[in-house]
Amino acid sequence: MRRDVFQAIADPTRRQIIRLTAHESLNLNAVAENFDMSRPAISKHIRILTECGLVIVRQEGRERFCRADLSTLHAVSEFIDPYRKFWSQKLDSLEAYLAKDAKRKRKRSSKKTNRK
Amino acid sequence: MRRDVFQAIADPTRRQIIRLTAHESLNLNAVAENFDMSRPAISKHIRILTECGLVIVRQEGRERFCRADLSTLHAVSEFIDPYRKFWSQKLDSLEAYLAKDAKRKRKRSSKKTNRK
DNA sequence: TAAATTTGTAACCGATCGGTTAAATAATTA
DNA sequence: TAATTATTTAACCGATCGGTTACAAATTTA
Repeated sequence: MRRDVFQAIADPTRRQIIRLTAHESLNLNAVAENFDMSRPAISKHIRILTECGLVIVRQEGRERFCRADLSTLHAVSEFIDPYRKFWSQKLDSLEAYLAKDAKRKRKRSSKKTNRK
Repeated sequence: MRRDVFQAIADPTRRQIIRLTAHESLNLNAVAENFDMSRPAISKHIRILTECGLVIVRQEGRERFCRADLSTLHAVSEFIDPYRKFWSQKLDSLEAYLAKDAKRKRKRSSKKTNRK
């Protein structure tokens, strides 16, 4: 079953799972708590997300921790980037974001960050 | 029928239609020439694209000219932009693109462009 | 070992998807 | 007016989607 990142992000539940696991690993139950649907339904969504590389699962005992692999979104970026100029206001805000981000990057370059 | 831009771009044919009509208006036949499928199939895709605002149709006699409204993609941009830093190489190339685009914009600011 | 916890799998359901062919509609051309 | 052209609509099709419930499997805890 060929999975595609565009198809994966077409579903709002899956987009929310990506947001939830973007900055921390959550097991399936923790993900499911955020939705009004059964655990098997969430399990299926996570399977689709892993099949296209948008989420990575790490097994730990009987639990499975999910974490978004956001670099996979670059395929979407490649599609929309050539058209950025068509929403220039957003473009400006992105430029501002990039500038801020570059600044932050320089600031942190000496300190070492600890992430689990 | 609630149409959503994420669902609209999930299909590769529709993404191609967006690319084709990004910089020129094409009537349905001209769009269909690019695909190995029937005109009614293309007509349905265009309908989905127009329903979520990704394509605008201008009737001219018996022909209908399609043109992408790329600003609608900002919704997708809002979803992925917070994660840009996770594919930094691409981020760098975007920065380069933005710089080049800004330069080009300045260059053209005096000449007037004619577009139909 | 027995019970509880976490998760996946199987079978099912109705709705939607992406395509088809055939026919209808509307505008243009001969 | 008749024929041609551009397109949409209708009806249909099999496949996939997004959910459910029931059950199985594996790990941890009592």
